[in-house]
Amino acid sequence: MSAIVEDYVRSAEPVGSRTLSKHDEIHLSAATIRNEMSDLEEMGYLDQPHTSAGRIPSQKGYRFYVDNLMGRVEIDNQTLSVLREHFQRQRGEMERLIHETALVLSELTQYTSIVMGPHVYQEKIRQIQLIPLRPGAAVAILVTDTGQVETRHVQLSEGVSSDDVVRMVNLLNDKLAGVPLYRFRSQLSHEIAEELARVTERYDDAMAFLDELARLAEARERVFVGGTTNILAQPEFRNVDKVRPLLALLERPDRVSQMLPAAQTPGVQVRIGMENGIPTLQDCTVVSATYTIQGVPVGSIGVLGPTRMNYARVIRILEYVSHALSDWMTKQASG
Amino acid sequence: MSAIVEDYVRSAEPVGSRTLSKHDEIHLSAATIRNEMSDLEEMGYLDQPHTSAGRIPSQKGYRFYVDNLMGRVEIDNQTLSVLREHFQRQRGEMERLIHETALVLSELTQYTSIVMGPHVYQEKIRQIQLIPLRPGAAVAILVTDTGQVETRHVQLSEGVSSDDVVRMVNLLNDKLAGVPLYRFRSQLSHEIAEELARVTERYDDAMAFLDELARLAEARERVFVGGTTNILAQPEFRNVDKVRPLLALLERPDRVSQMLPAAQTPGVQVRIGMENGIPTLQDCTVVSATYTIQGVPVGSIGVLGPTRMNYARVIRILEYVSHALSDWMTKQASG
DNA sequence: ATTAGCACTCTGAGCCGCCGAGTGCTAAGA
DNA sequence: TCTTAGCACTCGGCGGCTCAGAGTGCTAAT
Repeated sequence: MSAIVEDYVRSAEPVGSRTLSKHDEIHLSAATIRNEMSDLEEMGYLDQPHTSAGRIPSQKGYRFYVDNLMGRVEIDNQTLSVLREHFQRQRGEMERLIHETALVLSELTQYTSIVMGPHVYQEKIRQIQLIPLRPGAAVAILVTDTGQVETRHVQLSEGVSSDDVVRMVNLLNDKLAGVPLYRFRSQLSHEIAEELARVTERYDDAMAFLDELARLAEARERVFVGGTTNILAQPEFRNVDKVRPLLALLERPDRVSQMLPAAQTPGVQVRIGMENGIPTLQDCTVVSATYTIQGVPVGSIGVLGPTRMNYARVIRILEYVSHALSDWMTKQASG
Repeated sequence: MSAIVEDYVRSAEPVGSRTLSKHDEIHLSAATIRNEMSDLEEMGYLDQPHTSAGRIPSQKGYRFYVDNLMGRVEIDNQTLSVLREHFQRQRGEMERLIHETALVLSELTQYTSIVMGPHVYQEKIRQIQLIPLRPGAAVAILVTDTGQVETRHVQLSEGVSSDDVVRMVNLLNDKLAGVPLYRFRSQLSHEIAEELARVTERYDDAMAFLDELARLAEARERVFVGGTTNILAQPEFRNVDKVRPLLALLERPDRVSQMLPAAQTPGVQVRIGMENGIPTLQDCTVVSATYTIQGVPVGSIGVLGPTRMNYARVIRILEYVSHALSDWMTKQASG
């Protein structure tokens, strides 16, 4: 029975009893298999597109396969060398690594890849800059200790003197350097606000500015999607009406970020069909993993493909990538 | 005759003589029209999918229509109000404006929009920052007078003292503030290099750093694509095999930037089919325009649709958007 | 120059019937 | 009790067929 399900997943097309009985590993006759299949269908592991067609695994079937049957595979050498080369080539910018990792991932799996983060909550403030553009407008820049840069335009009221600005920024840097971003807000209101009032008489302006800065610290999630067009190669999406909603979804970063589970859960996650909680993804599976910096999860990577996907391989590759990413970033963060 | 071509473009499906003769504006019989059409086909303005089908305009036909027949339309009120609202809502960040403009454009036209730039060559340096991360690594930040921020990680050799860095950055800011980015490189080599040598004994390091900075100034073209999935709604792209190469093209920013003509040419450009010089776009038209800051062209916007597109409307909208963008940015730049 | 008429062409939709893969059931064998 | 062979049945897909409709080109008349 386990062999049967596994074979379904491998061949990935409606499979009939006869075809199956010809397989090497199976020494049962077609009739026996028919009985088994009939049982499995009754239990909900298989679906039948129509009476005289073979069976295909149901969502429940895939789930059972992933949880109980699927063996562990090794990454083939070619894939491995691509991955190694990718991570060795990178240096310096996280943003770029993230982006290119998405591309490599989609290339290797021939599915669509999604990469999120790293979100910066855990990172520490290295420096805050406020660069005046013209009266009343300035650019606020925040640099974290791993070299992420966040930018935001801020409005200042016109009367603020440049001395005030310098004092304010100096104070902020004194007080906030080394503070992790997730503490930014609380740190602000408790200690700094009062001192600020002492430094500048324009208290309201200062607070408005701090508010902007805080929003900067809660920077948007970065989302990259790679290999969108790969799904078009999948037979289940040869129909334009089927793919369109899916592609439309992938165009919207806010929706894409919902596809990956919260970055807390460790290990590789597999969400099959409806498990994703997004109707459009009912025929898709999202395999995802998180990556960490010094053990703290900061982002996730995922692969989006049809429910009929090569689970073992994708899962293995994601394990690899999430480890490699974590290593790389941890090394980066600790110099 | 002109009426005939115009009608083709409007109805946008293989058109037969009978259908055409029923149109209000045309008081000729089907037979007459057949003769005319036969002539037009001979001259290359029309194509015939097969003998007993109607005709469709050829690339040459569209070209003739755009150049000679097409009248000027006004933007309908609803569209106009969407556009007005869009440009009024925006404030502050160019990057964001550009991005959202792409979305609005694709929404309004129901085609795919492409927005490039603004490239920063014309902008002037407001400030340069070098923020050390750890020994040997730092983040270089360059802010222009319009508030664009460019970031780049740079390697420094470990022995550089922070004093050296401060001196160097100060010198650079003294010398380079107000210099337009396109003069960055020349300015560097002539005046500054020597002085730098006086300020720090680590001449080589300084030069390496400057090199990185210069690359920063030649920042990548920013490209946004909006409404990719809109093309899937077009009947000519209902076939997955037809769209795939197109979508694949749109996934690659380097290729997308080739789709828009160099930012020099003023006014609205129309490139029909093969005129794009990209085989994949042979059934597509790209309508594009540039936008300017204080009269200097700095980027372009475009709409990508099937050759059978609503030329008059798209052209008119692009005119509007390019003006509105230019105004917005010019206002932004001059405070 | 325009038009009506006519014979001709081609596509696409609908229908038919067949083939093959697959099924369920039953009865016999291990 | 599990397995297997045999058999009748079902159903989707494919090729072939016909037919209607839209469109054409040509000719002769206005």
